[in-house]
Amino acid sequence: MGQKVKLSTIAESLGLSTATVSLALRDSPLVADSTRDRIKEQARSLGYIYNRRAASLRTSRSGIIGVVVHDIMNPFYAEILRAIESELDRNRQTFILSNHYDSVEKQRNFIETLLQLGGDGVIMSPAIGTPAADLALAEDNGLPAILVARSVTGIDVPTFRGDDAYGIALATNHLIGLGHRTIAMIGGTDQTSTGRDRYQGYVDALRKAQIEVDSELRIPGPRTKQGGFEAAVTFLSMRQKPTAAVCWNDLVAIGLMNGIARAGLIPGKDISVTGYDDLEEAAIATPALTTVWNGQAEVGRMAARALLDKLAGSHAEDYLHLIKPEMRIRQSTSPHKAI
Amino acid sequence: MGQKVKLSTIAESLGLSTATVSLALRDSPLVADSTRDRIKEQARSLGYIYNRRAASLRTSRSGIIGVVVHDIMNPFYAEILRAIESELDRNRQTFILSNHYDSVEKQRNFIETLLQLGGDGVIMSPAIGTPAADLALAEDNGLPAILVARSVTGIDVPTFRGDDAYGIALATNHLIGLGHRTIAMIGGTDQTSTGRDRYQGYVDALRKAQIEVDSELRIPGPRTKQGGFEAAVTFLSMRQKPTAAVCWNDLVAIGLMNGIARAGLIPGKDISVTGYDDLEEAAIATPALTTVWNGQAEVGRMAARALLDKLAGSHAEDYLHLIKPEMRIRQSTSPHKAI
DNA sequence: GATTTTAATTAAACAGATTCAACAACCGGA
DNA sequence: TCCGGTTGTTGAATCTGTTTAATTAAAATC
Repeated sequence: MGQKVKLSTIAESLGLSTATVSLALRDSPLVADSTRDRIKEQARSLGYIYNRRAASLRTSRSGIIGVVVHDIMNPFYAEILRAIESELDRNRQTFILSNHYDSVEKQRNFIETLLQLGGDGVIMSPAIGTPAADLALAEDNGLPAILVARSVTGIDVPTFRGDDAYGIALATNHLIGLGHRTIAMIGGTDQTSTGRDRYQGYVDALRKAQIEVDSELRIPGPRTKQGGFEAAVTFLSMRQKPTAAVCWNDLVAIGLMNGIARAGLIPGKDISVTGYDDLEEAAIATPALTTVWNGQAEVGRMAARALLDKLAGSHAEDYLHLIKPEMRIRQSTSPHKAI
Repeated sequence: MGQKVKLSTIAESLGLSTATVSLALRDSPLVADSTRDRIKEQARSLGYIYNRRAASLRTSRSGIIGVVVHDIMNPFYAEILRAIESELDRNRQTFILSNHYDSVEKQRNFIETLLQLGGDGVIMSPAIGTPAADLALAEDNGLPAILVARSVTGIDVPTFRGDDAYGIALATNHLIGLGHRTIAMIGGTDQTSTGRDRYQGYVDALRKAQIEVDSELRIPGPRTKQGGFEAAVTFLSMRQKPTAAVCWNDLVAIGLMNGIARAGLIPGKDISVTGYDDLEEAAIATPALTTVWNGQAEVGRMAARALLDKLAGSHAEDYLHLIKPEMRIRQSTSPHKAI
């Protein structure tokens, strides 16, 4: 592989200066058309590779954007990522992706790496317990941050997420409307703002319908299929015999339905189940899952857009952007069977 | 945010040269212990951020490794990625992730970006139709490549994947052993080496059992749940009435089972279904899916290891590494019911 | 006390692009 | 012929660390 081809290689081979070559390759109007064409042709034939780190050292713009979420394997985040990806791609930004698995330390490492690489910005779904200081670290060093799906208190950073309390209330009301009175809430934690909002939405909806809230009906747990699957045992052995379940998300709901089916009951008929997020998978689950659309694609798209705008110099004054969830009614819920 | 803190800021504040500071921060034995401690302390208190692009400009080692697969949302790749991530993480490498969605062009763009950023290496599951030249582009410019899950002909690049023909034969033989004679093969394409290998494995197993191969029993299609779900219609309306299906992967199998259930039949009893990959999800599907373990975690781990070793200077002579698949028998397959 | 070793520090070149003030060449007009 | 105005090109500084040969200071040896 001979010597590395750089600007000066091209410049020398054509008897020009590196300044001209640099300008020509970036389509500067300062360079004569004929010169530009010759330079570009030469660059191609020499197999020139643009050295971005040299350039960004000078310009302090790297074209790199960091994205960090709890777990990219989780379809909920994956759908957000997909939207972010397509928006960033359109704008020729490279993105560096990472999971933090809710480790604040791993997340901080990621931010530091990004700072070292001279990232232009970061989009994150913050780890549980993220201190405002970690976001300040980024912002203070010229790395603007945008949050998705979760909030952090103590610092004003643009945040895009669904209106959780409202969304869970939609699901709960739907079940109440079908005649259910003993409704469990499955999965998730109460340690995040999301968790508290969702529980609150559930509680408020029950109260409004004059149904007593029984904390035993709350079964926290992992937000995964496995979590829902395992929760089925607890769920089915409760004294109060719930006839319906509001699940933290679609994964938990699908897992729970599998668990219910494994126990010989028919989900959607014997037990009504609602999900949350409206993943692609919800529509093809058996039975098709009644769930709440949570606008992942919207969230991702808007977050990416917001970051790009910020980098372009625009200055938004609003911080919290709540997407209004919508009900998607399918076959996993049905009217309460009078006994 | 005041002025940016750089090596010279620290150097001046302590009355030292940047050379000393640079050496001290990297724990060079050339610097006196007491000096090193003072420098590190000062760096911390000034909030110094190491500028990797400046450094890598000089050292031509960026600590960046690229990973590109068909689709990170697909659990099969996600499981490989998880393993790659943990291996690279342990070795403090940053990785840049991308989907190529089987677009050779998108994949080439990714390689170019990585070259521009001075990436140290790339792990890829090549897009369908990847020309050897694209891999040569990487290798020739000092970007060693490692392939996972798929092969590319015409160039010798270390490749880690499962033994597809063998694995599908396992599944097919399992069904034959249960008495099935009319066995369909659902999903996937014949345009990849993987596709051809898998079809071959299926055909060979049938031939060995003296079962006639009927090409109408081959239903190619998307390698997704949706794909399997939609294939159910075709599958159930076939003239030959297959009693079992070998699916391209677990996703297709789960989709197919959902489709079968939707049509009122019981997957695992009326129709036997095998998956492929043994995703985490396979065990909790309803019915639990009989499938073929394909060693995603192994593949990912080994690939990352191979790249790290290569970067460390070791020289392996073997290129193709095939992982031997294993059968995982669960409830989605049962003996053929004599009519 | 003079000389040799060893240890600690540094000056300066370097990596590869960007940028801007300065300069050259050429134009038409006076 | 001289001049102001364009258009095109370039020299040199700059961005921030790394590295090596050279220098200085201190310690060891005779």
